[in-house]
Amino acid sequence: MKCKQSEKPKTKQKRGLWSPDEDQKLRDYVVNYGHGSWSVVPINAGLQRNGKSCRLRWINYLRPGLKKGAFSMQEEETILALHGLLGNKWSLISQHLPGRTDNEIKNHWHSYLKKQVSKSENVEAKIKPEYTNSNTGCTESSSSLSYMNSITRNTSFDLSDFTNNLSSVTNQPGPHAQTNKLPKILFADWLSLEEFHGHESFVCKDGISNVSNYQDAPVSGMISNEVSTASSENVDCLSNYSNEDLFYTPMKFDQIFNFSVGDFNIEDLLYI
DNA sequence: AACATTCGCAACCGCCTGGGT
DNA sequence: GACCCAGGCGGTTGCGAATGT
Repeated sequence: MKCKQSEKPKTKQKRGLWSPDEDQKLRDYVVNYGHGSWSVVPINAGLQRNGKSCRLRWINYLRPGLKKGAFSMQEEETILALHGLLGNKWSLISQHLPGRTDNEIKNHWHSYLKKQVSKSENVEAKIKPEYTNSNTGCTESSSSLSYMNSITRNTSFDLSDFTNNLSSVTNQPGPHAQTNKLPKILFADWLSLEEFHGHESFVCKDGISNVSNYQDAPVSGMISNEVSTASSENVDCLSNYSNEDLFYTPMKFDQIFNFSVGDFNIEDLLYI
């Protein structure tokens, strides 16, 4: 299907809320011709908008498959956990929430989830003094770990269910299962493999030093080493962790979400 | 009822990045 | 390498609705 061609707009561009008529024009055009170059979409679709505005409207509102309505508890848990690890990487986070846009997630964070986190941190601060990472000097309340802890407190996750499942796999009780300390684990679907490529600073406990080999590693797999030296912004958020803190597991996030084991150590994961 | 404040959401702005020339 | 342009992203703003006083 061939897109119509046209020249640059000469009329003043409209701003503000989109009318149903404008939505219809944009939808019709993109469905029939695809967007191709967004800069020509408004011209060819007969809209007095700029390309960026059209793109945003399509992505955030008109695109098929968008989920409308309130966020489910599971979605909120996912956002909180991913935000704890990735920071304000809304587009990355949205990749793990089908049908949700980065803008929607960002809005929900600023209007609701951020407050939930700070509330739980206040409660935490009253219960115990802050933990300071000896390697980074960062306090726990400013790290992703605190977010993960807050998630655990705020959900209905049943620790005994998890440890029972663990036991069924291992034929032995989960280690230190009755305490409530989170291990620091990267789940397979939290960070894309691409984000690790080229970061040879990541090494495995069993000596596999090439990140690209991580899929072949045992579950105990990857222990981060010198994470703070990684150049990618996407892993900067990990710099709060020391070498001994961070583990990678190819398990899927929702398989053991909120997994909580006291006195966690790497061997504990070997048989999961 | 009137006004003020807060909330939720859509949209805009400015910056960054990557591709093309 | 420098420049331009489009796309993508995160931060911020604006505004109507909801809620509080």
